[in-house]
Amino acid sequence: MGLQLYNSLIRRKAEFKPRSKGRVGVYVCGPTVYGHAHLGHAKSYVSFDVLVRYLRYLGYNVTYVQNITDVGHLTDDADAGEDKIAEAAKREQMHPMALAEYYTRSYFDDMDRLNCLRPDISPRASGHIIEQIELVKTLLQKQYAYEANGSVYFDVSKFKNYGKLSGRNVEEMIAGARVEPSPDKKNPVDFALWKKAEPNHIMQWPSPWGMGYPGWHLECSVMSMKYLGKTIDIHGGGLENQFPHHECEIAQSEAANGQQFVRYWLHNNMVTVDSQKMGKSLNNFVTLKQAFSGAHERLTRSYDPPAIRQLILNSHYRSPLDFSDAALFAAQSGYERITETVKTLRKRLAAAPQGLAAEDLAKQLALLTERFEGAMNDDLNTAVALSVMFELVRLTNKLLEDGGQTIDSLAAIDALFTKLGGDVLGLVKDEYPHSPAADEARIDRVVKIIIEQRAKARKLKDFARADALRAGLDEAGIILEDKPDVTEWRWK
RNA sequence: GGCGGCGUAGCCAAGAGGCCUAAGGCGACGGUUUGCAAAACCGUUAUUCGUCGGUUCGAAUCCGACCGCCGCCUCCA
Repeated sequence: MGLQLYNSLIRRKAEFKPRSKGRVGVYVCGPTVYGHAHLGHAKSYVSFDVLVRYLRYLGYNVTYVQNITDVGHLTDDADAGEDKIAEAAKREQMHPMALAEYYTRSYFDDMDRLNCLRPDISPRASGHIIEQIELVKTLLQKQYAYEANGSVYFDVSKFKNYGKLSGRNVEEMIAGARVEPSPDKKNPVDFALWKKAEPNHIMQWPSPWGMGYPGWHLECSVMSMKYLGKTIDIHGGGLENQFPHHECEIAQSEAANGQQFVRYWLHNNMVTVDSQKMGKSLNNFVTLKQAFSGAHERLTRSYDPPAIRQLILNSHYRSPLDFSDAALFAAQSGYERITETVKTLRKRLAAAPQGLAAEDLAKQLALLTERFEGAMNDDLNTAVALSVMFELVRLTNKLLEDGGQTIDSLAAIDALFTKLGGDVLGLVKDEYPHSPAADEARIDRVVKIIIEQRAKARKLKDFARADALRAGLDEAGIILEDKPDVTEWRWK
Protein backbone atom coordinates (compact mmCIF):
# COMPACT_ATOMS: atom_id res chain seq x y z
CA MET A 1 0.00 0.00 0.00
CA GLY A 2 1.30 3.41 -0.91
CA LEU A 3 0.91 6.75 0.76
CA GLN A 4 -2.52 7.39 2.25
CA LEU A 5 -3.48 10.96 3.03
CA TYR A 6 -6.51 12.29 4.83
CA ASN A 7 -8.28 14.49 2.32
CA SER A 8 -10.50 17.07 4.01
CA LEU A 9 -12.57 17.30 0.86
CA ILE A 10 -13.88 13.75 1.18
CA ARG A 11 -13.30 13.41 4.93
CA ARG A 12 -11.34 10.21 4.80
CA LYS A 13 -7.96 8.80 3.96
CA ALA A 14 -7.30 8.05 0.34
CA GLU A 15 -4.38 6.71 -1.63
CA PHE A 16 -2.26 9.56 -2.92
CA LYS A 17 -1.82 9.55 -6.67
CA PRO A 18 -0.33 12.63 -8.30
CA ARG A 19 -1.85 14.08 -11.41
CA SER A 20 1.30 13.56 -13.44
CA LYS A 21 3.35 10.53 -12.72
CA GLY A 22 6.33 11.25 -10.51
CA ARG A 23 5.63 14.95 -10.08
CA VAL A 24 3.79 16.63 -7.23
CA GLY A 25 2.76 20.24 -6.78
CA VAL A 26 2.29 21.28 -3.18
CA TYR A 27 0.89 24.63 -2.12
CA VAL A 28 0.82 25.63 1.52
CA CYS A 29 -0.75 28.78 2.91
CA GLY A 30 2.15 30.83 4.20
CA PRO A 31 2.33 33.39 6.96
CA THR A 32 0.99 36.89 7.02
CA VAL A 33 4.18 38.70 7.90
CA TYR A 34 3.12 41.24 10.50
CA GLY A 35 4.79 39.64 13.52
CA HIS A 36 7.30 37.00 14.56
CA ALA A 37 6.33 33.39 13.92
CA HIS A 38 4.88 31.51 16.87
CA LEU A 39 4.35 27.89 17.91
CA GLY A 40 1.28 27.63 15.71
CA HIS A 41 3.32 28.45 12.65
CA ALA A 42 5.85 25.87 13.73
CA LYS A 43 3.31 23.07 13.92
CA SER A 44 1.88 23.89 10.54
CA TYR A 45 5.12 24.32 8.66
CA VAL A 46 6.98 21.47 10.31
CA SER A 47 4.06 19.19 9.43
CA PHE A 48 4.05 20.18 5.79
CA ASP A 49 7.83 20.14 5.69
CA VAL A 50 7.70 16.48 6.62
CA LEU A 51 5.07 15.89 3.94
CA VAL A 52 7.36 17.39 1.31
CA ARG A 53 10.38 15.54 2.64
CA TYR A 54 8.53 12.24 2.62
CA LEU A 55 7.19 12.76 -0.89
CA ARG A 56 10.76 13.33 -2.00
CA TYR A 57 11.88 10.26 -0.09
CA LEU A 58 9.30 8.30 -2.08
CA GLY A 59 10.96 9.57 -5.22
CA TYR A 60 8.53 12.27 -6.30
CA ASN A 61 9.77 15.42 -7.92
CA VAL A 62 8.07 17.97 -5.67
CA THR A 63 7.50 21.64 -6.34
CA TYR A 64 6.74 23.26 -3.02
CA VAL A 65 5.13 26.67 -3.10
CA GLN A 66 4.39 28.65 0.01
CA ASN A 67 3.18 32.21 -0.21
CA ILE A 68 4.11 35.22 1.85
CA THR A 69 1.08 37.38 2.58
CA ASP A 70 2.16 40.99 2.63
CA VAL A 71 -1.06 42.71 1.63
CA GLY A 72 -4.80 42.27 1.78
CA HIS A 73 -5.17 40.26 4.95
CA LEU A 74 -7.68 42.21 6.99
CA THR A 75 -8.09 42.15 10.73
CA ASP A 76 -11.79 41.67 10.19
CA ASP A 77 -13.77 40.24 7.33
CA ALA A 78 -16.56 42.73 7.75
CA ASP A 79 -15.73 45.89 5.88
CA ALA A 80 -14.51 47.66 8.98
CA GLY A 81 -11.25 45.68 9.09
CA GLU A 82 -7.88 47.16 8.42
CA ASP A 83 -5.03 45.51 6.59
CA LYS A 84 -2.88 43.68 9.14
CA ILE A 85 0.36 44.78 7.58
CA ALA A 86 -0.75 48.39 7.42
CA GLU A 87 -1.91 48.33 10.99
CA ALA A 88 1.37 46.84 12.26
CA ALA A 89 3.34 49.29 10.13
CA LYS A 90 1.55 52.16 11.74
CA ARG A 91 2.17 50.77 15.19
CA GLU A 92 5.84 50.11 14.58
CA GLN A 93 6.30 53.24 12.51
CA MET A 94 7.77 51.44 9.54
CA HIS A 95 6.97 51.43 5.89
CA PRO A 96 4.55 48.54 5.30
CA MET A 97 6.88 46.89 2.82
CA ALA A 98 9.84 47.30 5.17
CA LEU A 99 7.80 45.71 7.92
CA ALA A 100 6.80 42.83 5.66
CA GLU A 101 10.42 42.34 4.65
CA TYR A 102 11.59 42.39 8.25
CA TYR A 103 9.12 39.74 9.37
CA THR A 104 9.64 37.67 6.25
CA ARG A 105 13.32 37.39 7.11
CA SER A 106 12.47 36.65 10.71
CA TYR A 107 10.12 33.90 9.54
CA PHE A 108 12.70 32.24 7.31
CA ASP A 109 15.25 32.49 10.04
CA ASP A 110 12.99 30.68 12.50
CA MET A 111 12.01 28.03 9.95
CA ASP A 112 15.66 27.42 9.09
CA ARG A 113 16.37 26.77 12.73
CA LEU A 114 13.49 24.30 12.86
CA ASN A 115 15.19 22.63 9.91
CA CYS A 116 12.25 23.22 7.58
CA LEU A 117 13.36 23.10 3.97
CA ARG A 118 12.84 26.34 2.13
CA PRO A 119 9.92 26.24 -0.29
CA ASP A 120 10.96 26.10 -3.93
CA ILE A 121 8.98 29.27 -4.54
CA SER A 122 7.95 31.86 -1.94
CA PRO A 123 5.74 34.24 -3.89
CA ARG A 124 4.61 37.53 -2.35
CA ALA A 125 1.01 38.64 -2.68
CA SER A 126 2.12 42.21 -3.44
CA GLY A 127 4.19 40.91 -6.34
CA HIS A 128 1.14 39.41 -8.00
CA ILE A 129 -1.29 42.32 -8.13
CA ILE A 130 -1.54 42.17 -11.89
CA GLU A 131 -2.46 38.50 -11.86
CA GLN A 132 -4.99 39.10 -9.10
CA ILE A 133 -6.65 41.86 -11.08
CA GLU A 134 -6.78 39.51 -14.07
CA LEU A 135 -8.56 36.86 -12.02
CA VAL A 136 -11.09 39.40 -10.79
CA LYS A 137 -11.72 40.46 -14.38
CA THR A 138 -12.31 36.86 -15.40
CA LEU A 139 -14.75 36.34 -12.56
CA LEU A 140 -16.66 39.51 -13.49
CA GLN A 141 -16.73 38.41 -17.09
CA LYS A 142 -18.11 35.02 -16.14
CA GLN A 143 -20.62 36.78 -13.89
CA TYR A 144 -19.44 35.14 -10.72
CA ALA A 145 -18.63 38.55 -9.29
CA TYR A 146 -20.12 42.01 -9.20
CA GLU A 147 -18.77 45.47 -8.69
CA ALA A 148 -20.21 47.74 -6.06
CA ASN A 149 -18.93 51.15 -5.11
CA GLY A 150 -15.34 50.55 -6.25
CA SER A 151 -15.08 47.10 -4.68
CA VAL A 152 -15.65 43.73 -6.29
CA TYR A 153 -17.35 40.86 -4.49
CA PHE A 154 -17.70 37.19 -5.28
CA ASP A 155 -21.33 36.21 -5.67
CA VAL A 156 -21.54 33.07 -3.56
CA SER A 157 -25.09 32.30 -4.70
CA LYS A 158 -23.71 31.68 -8.21
CA PHE A 159 -21.32 28.99 -7.07
CA LYS A 160 -23.31 25.99 -5.99
CA ASN A 161 -20.45 24.03 -4.49
CA TYR A 162 -19.65 26.73 -1.96
CA GLY A 163 -19.34 25.01 1.41
CA LYS A 164 -18.31 21.58 0.13
CA LEU A 165 -14.94 21.64 1.85
CA SER A 166 -16.12 22.80 5.26
CA GLY A 167 -19.50 21.10 5.17
CA ARG A 168 -21.49 24.28 5.28
CA ASN A 169 -24.77 25.21 3.77
CA VAL A 170 -25.02 28.61 2.12
CA GLU A 171 -28.67 29.21 3.02
CA GLU A 172 -28.02 28.43 6.67
CA MET A 173 -25.01 30.69 6.71
CA ILE A 174 -26.98 33.56 5.27
CA ALA A 175 -29.70 32.99 7.84
CA GLY A 176 -27.28 32.73 10.73
CA ALA A 177 -24.84 35.44 9.74
CA ARG A 178 -23.45 37.19 12.77
CA VAL A 179 -21.65 40.04 11.13
CA GLU A 180 -23.64 42.99 9.95
CA PRO A 181 -23.72 42.62 6.17
CA SER A 182 -21.95 45.30 4.23
CA PRO A 183 -24.44 47.44 2.36
CA ASP A 184 -22.48 46.81 -0.84
CA LYS A 185 -22.84 43.03 -0.68
CA LYS A 186 -25.77 41.22 -2.22
CA ASN A 187 -25.44 38.50 0.38
CA PRO A 188 -23.67 38.56 3.71
CA VAL A 189 -21.60 35.52 2.73
CA ASP A 190 -20.22 37.19 -0.38
CA PHE A 191 -16.56 37.97 0.01
CA ALA A 192 -14.32 40.71 -1.30
CA LEU A 193 -12.13 40.04 -4.32
CA TRP A 194 -10.98 43.61 -4.61
CA LYS A 195 -11.41 46.37 -2.09
CA LYS A 196 -11.64 50.05 -2.72
CA ALA A 197 -8.90 51.93 -0.90
CA GLU A 198 -9.52 55.06 1.06
CA PRO A 199 -7.19 57.90 0.02
CA ASN A 200 -5.05 57.54 3.17
CA HIS A 201 -4.54 53.81 2.70
CA ILE A 202 -0.82 53.25 2.19
CA MET A 203 -0.93 50.15 0.02
CA GLN A 204 -3.08 50.62 -3.03
CA TRP A 205 -2.90 49.90 -6.72
CA PRO A 206 -4.74 51.13 -9.80
CA SER A 207 -7.37 48.79 -11.18
CA PRO A 208 -10.31 48.95 -13.58
CA TRP A 209 -12.44 49.70 -10.51
CA GLY A 210 -10.28 52.49 -9.18
CA MET A 211 -7.52 52.52 -6.59
CA GLY A 212 -7.68 49.55 -4.30
CA TYR A 213 -6.10 46.37 -3.02
CA PRO A 214 -6.78 42.65 -3.36
CA GLY A 215 -8.86 40.56 -0.99
CA TRP A 216 -6.95 38.07 1.07
CA HIS A 217 -8.35 34.87 -0.48
CA LEU A 218 -7.38 35.91 -3.97
CA GLU A 219 -3.61 35.57 -3.65
CA CYS A 220 -3.55 31.85 -2.98
CA SER A 221 -5.73 31.11 -5.98
CA VAL A 222 -3.62 33.27 -8.24
CA MET A 223 -0.20 32.17 -7.07
CA SER A 224 -0.95 28.45 -6.94
CA MET A 225 -2.39 28.69 -10.42
CA LYS A 226 0.59 30.60 -11.71
CA TYR A 227 3.24 28.26 -10.35
CA LEU A 228 1.48 24.90 -10.15
CA GLY A 229 -1.33 25.04 -12.68
CA LYS A 230 -5.09 25.20 -12.56
CA THR A 231 -5.42 21.89 -10.75
CA ILE A 232 -2.92 21.24 -8.02
CA ASP A 233 -2.21 18.01 -6.21
CA ILE A 234 -1.95 19.09 -2.60
CA HIS A 235 -3.00 22.22 -0.78
CA GLY A 236 -2.11 22.44 2.88
CA GLY A 237 -2.97 24.86 5.60
CA GLY A 238 -4.17 25.29 9.14
CA LEU A 239 -7.55 23.96 10.11
CA GLU A 240 -8.73 27.42 11.01
CA ASN A 241 -8.36 28.41 7.39
CA GLN A 242 -10.62 25.70 6.10
CA PHE A 243 -13.43 28.16 6.37
CA PRO A 244 -13.69 30.74 5.00
CA HIS A 245 -10.25 31.05 3.37
CA HIS A 246 -9.99 27.73 1.55
CA GLU A 247 -13.66 27.65 0.71
CA CYS A 248 -13.27 31.00 -0.99
CA GLU A 249 -10.17 29.87 -2.83
CA ILE A 250 -12.10 26.93 -4.26
CA ALA A 251 -14.98 29.16 -5.31
CA GLN A 252 -12.77 31.69 -7.09
CA SER A 253 -10.52 29.19 -8.76
CA GLU A 254 -13.12 26.73 -9.91
CA ALA A 255 -15.49 29.47 -11.06
CA ALA A 256 -12.72 31.02 -13.12
CA ASN A 257 -11.17 27.85 -14.52
CA GLY A 258 -14.10 25.48 -14.73
CA GLN A 259 -12.01 22.65 -13.34
CA GLN A 260 -11.09 21.15 -10.00
CA PHE A 261 -8.79 23.40 -8.00
CA VAL A 262 -7.21 21.04 -5.48
CA ARG A 263 -7.15 17.24 -5.44
CA TYR A 264 -5.98 16.70 -1.85
CA TRP A 265 -6.76 19.19 0.89
CA LEU A 266 -4.65 18.70 4.01
CA HIS A 267 -5.34 20.53 7.24
CA ASN A 268 -3.23 20.51 10.35
CA ASN A 269 -4.77 20.96 13.76
CA MET A 270 -4.21 23.80 16.16
CA VAL A 271 -1.84 24.53 19.00
CA THR A 272 -2.89 25.22 22.53
CA VAL A 273 -0.64 26.48 25.30
CA ASP A 274 -1.21 24.92 28.68
CA SER A 275 -4.55 23.64 27.37
CA GLN A 276 -5.70 27.05 26.33
CA LYS A 277 -6.10 28.41 22.87
CA MET A 278 -3.07 30.46 21.98
CA GLY A 279 -4.29 33.95 21.37
CA LYS A 280 -2.92 37.43 21.60
CA SER A 281 -5.78 38.48 23.83
CA LEU A 282 -5.09 35.59 26.25
CA ASN A 283 -1.52 36.74 26.66
CA ASN A 284 -0.20 33.20 26.21
CA PHE A 285 1.35 33.75 22.83
CA VAL A 286 4.74 32.08 22.55
CA THR A 287 6.90 33.07 19.62
CA LEU A 288 9.56 30.72 18.34
CA LYS A 289 12.27 33.16 19.30
CA GLN A 290 10.98 33.09 22.86
CA ALA A 291 10.90 29.30 22.88
CA PHE A 292 14.45 29.11 21.50
CA SER A 293 15.73 31.50 24.14
CA GLY A 294 13.44 30.55 27.01
CA ALA A 295 12.41 34.17 27.40
CA HIS A 296 8.78 33.59 28.31
CA GLU A 297 7.14 33.42 31.69
CA ARG A 298 5.68 30.00 30.93
CA LEU A 299 9.06 28.48 30.10
CA THR A 300 11.64 27.33 32.64
CA ARG A 301 14.52 27.13 30.18
CA SER A 302 15.56 27.57 26.56
CA TYR A 303 14.89 24.79 24.07
CA ASP A 304 16.81 23.62 21.04
CA PRO A 305 14.87 24.32 17.86
CA PRO A 306 15.01 20.64 16.85
CA ALA A 307 13.47 19.73 20.21
CA ILE A 308 10.47 21.83 19.27
CA ARG A 309 10.41 20.04 15.96
CA GLN A 310 10.51 16.74 17.78
CA LEU A 311 7.62 17.71 20.05
CA ILE A 312 5.56 18.54 16.97
CA LEU A 313 6.42 15.24 15.29
CA ASN A 314 5.64 13.34 18.47
CA SER A 315 1.94 13.77 17.78
CA HIS A 316 -0.13 13.54 14.64
CA TYR A 317 -0.52 16.63 12.48
CA ARG A 318 -4.31 16.34 12.60
CA SER A 319 -4.38 16.21 16.39
CA PRO A 320 -4.31 19.34 18.45
CA LEU A 321 -0.99 19.90 20.16
CA ASP A 322 -0.71 21.28 23.65
CA PHE A 323 2.54 23.09 24.26
CA SER A 324 3.70 23.18 27.82
CA ASP A 325 7.03 23.51 29.46
CA ALA A 326 6.84 19.89 30.64
CA ALA A 327 6.09 18.62 27.13
CA LEU A 328 8.95 20.67 25.70
CA PHE A 329 11.27 19.42 28.39
CA ALA A 330 10.43 15.81 27.53
CA ALA A 331 10.98 16.48 23.84
CA GLN A 332 14.33 18.09 24.57
CA SER A 333 15.47 15.03 26.54
CA GLY A 334 14.29 12.72 23.80
CA TYR A 335 16.03 14.77 21.15
CA GLU A 336 19.27 14.63 23.12
CA ARG A 337 18.93 10.87 23.40
CA ILE A 338 18.78 10.48 19.63
CA THR A 339 21.53 13.02 19.07
CA GLU A 340 23.91 11.43 21.58
CA THR A 341 23.49 8.05 19.97
CA VAL A 342 24.13 9.36 16.47
CA LYS A 343 27.22 11.27 17.62
CA THR A 344 28.63 8.24 19.45
CA LEU A 345 27.86 6.02 16.48
CA ARG A 346 29.76 8.28 14.11
CA LYS A 347 32.70 8.54 16.44
CA ARG A 348 32.92 4.73 16.64
CA LEU A 349 32.42 4.42 12.91
CA ALA A 350 35.64 6.30 12.30
CA ALA A 351 37.62 3.72 14.29
CA ALA A 352 35.70 0.54 13.50
CA PRO A 353 37.41 -2.52 12.02
CA GLN A 354 36.93 -3.41 8.37
CA GLY A 355 34.26 -5.94 7.63
CA LEU A 356 30.90 -6.63 6.14
CA ALA A 357 27.63 -5.81 7.80
CA ALA A 358 26.21 -8.50 10.03
CA GLU A 359 23.42 -10.33 8.28
CA ASP A 360 20.91 -10.26 11.13
CA LEU A 361 21.55 -6.57 11.53
CA ALA A 362 20.60 -5.98 7.91
CA LYS A 363 17.36 -7.83 8.57
CA GLN A 364 16.59 -5.77 11.65
CA LEU A 365 17.26 -2.53 9.81
CA ALA A 366 15.05 -3.60 6.93
CA LEU A 367 12.27 -4.37 9.39
CA LEU A 368 12.59 -0.97 11.05
CA THR A 369 12.55 0.73 7.65
CA GLU A 370 9.43 -1.16 6.73
CA ARG A 371 7.69 -0.10 9.92
CA PHE A 372 8.81 3.48 9.47
CA GLU A 373 7.45 3.63 5.95
CA GLY A 374 4.26 1.92 7.03
CA ALA A 375 3.70 4.62 9.64
CA MET A 376 4.46 7.45 7.25
CA ASN A 377 2.26 5.93 4.57
CA ASP A 378 -0.60 5.98 7.04
CA ASP A 379 -1.35 9.68 6.72
CA LEU A 380 2.09 10.71 7.96
CA ASN A 381 1.97 9.07 11.37
CA THR A 382 5.14 10.74 12.59
CA ALA A 383 4.52 9.67 16.18
CA VAL A 384 4.98 6.04 15.21
CA ALA A 385 7.80 6.89 12.80
CA LEU A 386 9.55 8.60 15.68
CA SER A 387 9.04 5.59 17.92
CA VAL A 388 10.82 3.53 15.25
CA MET A 389 13.73 5.94 15.51
CA PHE A 390 13.87 5.33 19.23
CA GLU A 391 13.97 1.60 18.63
CA LEU A 392 16.87 2.19 16.30
CA VAL A 393 18.49 4.20 19.08
CA ARG A 394 18.15 1.34 21.54
CA LEU A 395 19.41 -1.20 19.00
CA THR A 396 22.39 1.01 18.24
CA ASN A 397 23.31 1.66 21.85
CA LYS A 398 23.22 -2.04 22.60
CA LEU A 399 25.52 -2.83 19.68
CA LEU A 400 27.89 -0.05 20.65
CA GLU A 401 27.99 -1.36 24.17
CA ASP A 402 28.77 -4.88 22.97
CA GLY A 403 31.51 -3.48 20.72
CA GLY A 404 33.28 -5.20 17.86
CA GLN A 405 30.99 -3.95 15.14
CA THR A 406 32.43 -3.64 11.65
CA ILE A 407 32.53 -0.49 9.58
CA ASP A 408 29.83 -1.76 7.28
CA SER A 409 27.50 -2.55 10.16
CA LEU A 410 27.89 0.85 11.73
CA ALA A 411 27.71 2.56 8.35
CA ALA A 412 24.43 0.81 7.61
CA ILE A 413 22.99 2.10 10.87
CA ASP A 414 24.31 5.58 10.22
CA ALA A 415 22.77 5.53 6.75
CA LEU A 416 19.39 4.70 8.25
CA PHE A 417 19.62 7.47 10.83
CA THR A 418 20.55 9.89 8.08
CA LYS A 419 17.82 8.79 5.72
CA LEU A 420 14.86 8.32 8.05
CA GLY A 421 15.77 10.53 10.95
CA GLY A 422 17.47 13.15 8.82
CA ASP A 423 16.09 13.35 5.29
CA VAL A 424 12.51 12.53 6.26
CA LEU A 425 12.00 13.70 9.83
CA GLY A 426 14.61 16.44 9.78
CA LEU A 427 15.81 15.58 13.29
CA VAL A 428 19.18 13.97 12.63
CA LYS A 429 21.77 16.30 11.22
CA ASP A 430 24.49 15.35 8.76
CA GLU A 431 27.00 17.03 11.00
CA TYR A 432 27.04 18.46 14.46
CA PRO A 433 29.62 21.18 14.14
CA HIS A 434 30.82 23.15 17.07
CA SER A 435 30.80 26.84 16.58
CA PRO A 436 34.41 27.91 16.02
CA ALA A 437 34.07 30.73 18.52
CA ALA A 438 32.81 28.38 21.21
CA ASP A 439 35.57 25.88 20.41
CA GLU A 440 38.23 28.53 20.79
CA ALA A 441 36.97 29.49 24.20
CA ARG A 442 36.85 25.82 25.20
CA ILE A 443 40.40 25.16 24.06
CA ASP A 444 41.59 28.14 26.06
CA ARG A 445 39.86 26.74 29.15
CA VAL A 446 41.42 23.32 28.65
CA VAL A 447 44.93 24.63 28.09
CA LYS A 448 44.63 26.80 31.18
CA ILE A 449 43.69 23.76 33.26
CA ILE A 450 46.87 22.04 32.06
CA ILE A 451 48.94 25.15 32.75
CA GLU A 452 47.58 25.15 36.28
CA GLN A 453 48.59 21.54 36.78
CA ARG A 454 52.08 22.35 35.49
CA ALA A 455 52.34 25.32 37.83
CA LYS A 456 51.49 23.04 40.75
CA ALA A 457 54.10 20.52 39.67
CA ARG A 458 56.75 23.23 39.42
CA LYS A 459 55.88 24.50 42.86
CA LEU A 460 56.45 20.99 44.20
CA LYS A 461 59.72 20.86 42.26
CA ASP A 462 58.31 17.94 40.25
CA PHE A 463 60.04 19.17 37.11
CA ALA A 464 59.76 15.86 35.30
CA ARG A 465 55.99 16.11 35.43
CA ALA A 466 56.00 19.79 34.53
CA ASP A 467 58.18 19.14 31.50
CA ALA A 468 56.06 16.20 30.44
CA LEU A 469 52.98 18.42 30.45
CA ARG A 470 54.79 21.05 28.39
CA ALA A 471 56.05 18.42 25.94
CA GLY A 472 52.57 17.00 25.61
CA LEU A 473 51.16 20.41 24.75
CA ASP A 474 54.02 20.99 22.32
CA GLU A 475 53.07 17.81 20.52
CA ALA A 476 49.53 19.16 20.23
CA GLY A 477 50.94 22.29 18.64
CA ILE A 478 50.78 24.50 21.70
CA ILE A 479 53.72 26.53 22.94
CA LEU A 480 53.92 27.67 26.54
CA GLU A 481 55.66 30.92 27.41
CA ASP A 482 56.60 31.40 31.05
CA LYS A 483 56.34 35.08 31.93
CA PRO A 484 57.47 36.45 35.32
CA ASP A 485 54.05 35.99 36.95
CA VAL A 486 51.93 34.04 34.45
CA THR A 487 52.24 31.35 31.83
CA GLU A 488 50.70 32.20 28.45
CA TRP A 489 50.09 29.96 25.49
CA ARG A 490 50.03 30.30 21.73
CA TRP A 491 49.68 28.09 18.70
CA LYS A 492 52.93 26.81 17.22
C1' G B 1 -27.64 28.22 18.08
C1' G B 2 -25.14 25.49 13.54
C1' C B 3 -20.84 22.32 12.01
C1' G B 4 -16.58 19.35 13.49
C1' G B 5 -13.08 17.05 16.80
C1' C B 6 -11.20 15.06 21.34
C1' G B 7 -11.15 12.44 26.43
C1' U B 8 -5.64 6.15 26.64
C1' A B 9 -0.48 5.53 32.74
C1' G B 10 2.39 11.15 36.92
C1' C B 11 3.14 14.01 31.89
C1' C B 12 3.36 13.88 26.22
C1' A B 13 1.42 10.36 22.76
C1' A B 14 0.32 5.95 19.08
C1' G B 15 -3.40 2.27 18.50
C1' A B 16 -9.64 2.58 15.48
C1' G B 17 -13.39 -4.81 16.02
C1' G B 18 -9.52 -10.50 17.81
C1' C B 19 -1.81 -9.93 16.90
C1' C B 20 -3.87 -5.07 22.99
C1' U B 21 -3.17 -8.59 29.90
C1' A B 22 -2.45 -1.21 24.84
C1' A B 23 3.76 1.29 20.80
C1' G B 24 7.31 5.09 21.73
C1' G B 25 9.19 9.31 24.56
C1' C B 26 9.66 12.05 29.30
C1' G B 27 9.57 11.43 34.50
C1' A B 28 9.98 8.17 38.78
C1' C B 29 11.82 3.79 41.18
C1' G B 30 15.13 -0.66 41.43
C1' G B 31 19.47 -3.13 39.22
C1' U B 32 24.21 -3.57 35.97
C1' U B 33 28.48 -0.52 34.96
C1' U B 34 31.25 3.32 37.75
C1' G B 35 36.61 6.25 42.60
C1' C B 36 32.70 10.22 41.91
C1' A B 37 29.77 11.96 37.96
C1' A B 38 27.64 11.75 33.04
C1' A B 39 26.01 8.49 29.32
C1' A B 40 24.42 3.62 28.29
C1' C B 41 22.12 -1.13 29.30
C1' C B 42 18.36 -4.37 32.03
C1' G B 43 13.80 -4.27 34.82
C1' U B 44 9.29 -2.00 37.20
C1' U B 45 5.69 1.91 36.39
C1' A B 46 -2.55 1.40 32.43
C1' U B 47 -5.79 -6.53 33.53
C1' U B 48 -7.14 -1.12 31.39
C1' C B 49 -8.57 3.00 27.52
C1' G B 50 -14.05 9.87 30.63
C1' U B 51 -18.97 7.52 32.80
C1' C B 52 -23.12 4.37 32.09
C1' G B 53 -25.68 1.24 28.89
C1' G B 54 -26.05 -1.53 24.11
C1' U B 55 -24.32 -4.45 19.57
C1' U B 56 -20.93 -8.71 19.09
C1' C B 57 -18.42 -15.22 20.31
C1' G B 58 -15.07 -10.90 21.09
C1' A B 59 -14.72 -3.43 21.94
C1' A B 60 -9.92 1.34 23.83
C1' U B 61 -11.71 0.49 18.85
C1' C B 62 -18.93 0.11 16.51
C1' C B 63 -23.88 2.41 18.47
C1' G B 64 -26.62 5.46 22.23
C1' A B 65 -26.98 8.58 26.44
C1' C B 66 -24.46 11.48 29.83
C1' C B 67 -20.14 14.25 31.79
C1' G B 68 -15.80 17.11 30.55
C1' C B 69 -12.54 19.66 27.06
C1' C B 70 -11.40 22.01 22.35
C1' G B 71 -11.86 24.12 17.39
C1' C B 72 -14.59 26.55 13.32
C1' C B 73 -18.89 29.62 12.27
C1' U B 74 -15.21 37.33 12.80
C1' C B 75 -8.90 37.75 12.19
C1' C B 76 -5.37 33.88 13.33
C1' A B 77 -0.72 28.60 11.14
